[in-house]
Amino acid sequence: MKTEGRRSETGVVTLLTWLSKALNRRTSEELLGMRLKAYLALGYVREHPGTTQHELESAMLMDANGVVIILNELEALGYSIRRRDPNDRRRHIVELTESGKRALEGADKARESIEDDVLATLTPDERETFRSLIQRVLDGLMQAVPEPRL
Amino acid sequence: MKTEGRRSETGVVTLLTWLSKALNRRTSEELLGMRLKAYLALGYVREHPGTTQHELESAMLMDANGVVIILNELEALGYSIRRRDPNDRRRHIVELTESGKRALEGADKARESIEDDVLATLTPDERETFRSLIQRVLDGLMQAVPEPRL
DNA sequence: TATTGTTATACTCTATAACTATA
DNA sequence: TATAGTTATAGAGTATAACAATA
Repeated sequence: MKTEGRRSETGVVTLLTWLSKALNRRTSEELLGMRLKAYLALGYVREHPGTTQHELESAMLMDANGVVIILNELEALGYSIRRRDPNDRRRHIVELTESGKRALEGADKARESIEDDVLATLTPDERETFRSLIQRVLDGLMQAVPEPRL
Repeated sequence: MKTEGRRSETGVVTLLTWLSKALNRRTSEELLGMRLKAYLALGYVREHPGTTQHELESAMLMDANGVVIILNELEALGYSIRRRDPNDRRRHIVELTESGKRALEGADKARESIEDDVLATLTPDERETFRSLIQRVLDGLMQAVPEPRL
């Protein structure tokens, strides 16, 4: 990627695109024990108990179809279950199984190890700064326009 | 995406994956005047004159096939040309056309405008910090293992 | 024989629309 | 009629391997 020799101002969009691609290459399915998407979805469900599929759609920036595919996959693995919302029987509430919680914790460890590797050039302080900056950018984006073009 | 209500330590891998996805949604083809991939490739060629396709492969984290597809696209638009390397006639050297340079400059402006929008929540100082942190992480990654798993 | 680039092919992902059930 | 979820299908994107030209 040879970014060191770059003239001066490679855009943040460009840099982030590359970084994300490099991250995806390292975050392999073997390490996580599941696909990255499944890990992200499972993590979201853990932080937001009682989530519906509709909420997952907007939260994960996926379409309804994609959510179904991921949940089918997670259920096949025994990591999550869908049950009907008694208050509105059109809705499905997504919940983690015990097995799913354990798998998620294992994947968390793998992710932390990947991050230690990826962020090796940063000091602990810089890592925290980096994390909080990304978080703030994300919060700003989500607050501004939840669904840019859909 | 609702990251504000999150427990505490959503991983950097997770945050970056979301951010990249949100960025892709905003960086539309109409705004850039070309696809994001084409823009990235064109930008790389500008910063690295005399690049071969093989170099583009590793630089852009693409396979040989993908490079061919992008270059076909760029040539069809009249933005770049391939010519044989006289020193090693197996190689193709990629160069920008005048039209390609102009298109790239236009895309740069669009990208800057997107970035202003995306990084709106950060102060100018924070933006520069953010940029340099990403840059350092990338440099570290590329230096450590140019091709993680290929 | 190894390397560079191309082509062909298959696989995955994403997006769209049609369908079912509930409201 | 509108919404939540599912299914089916088509298009784009990505990866694999076979191939041609050159070293």
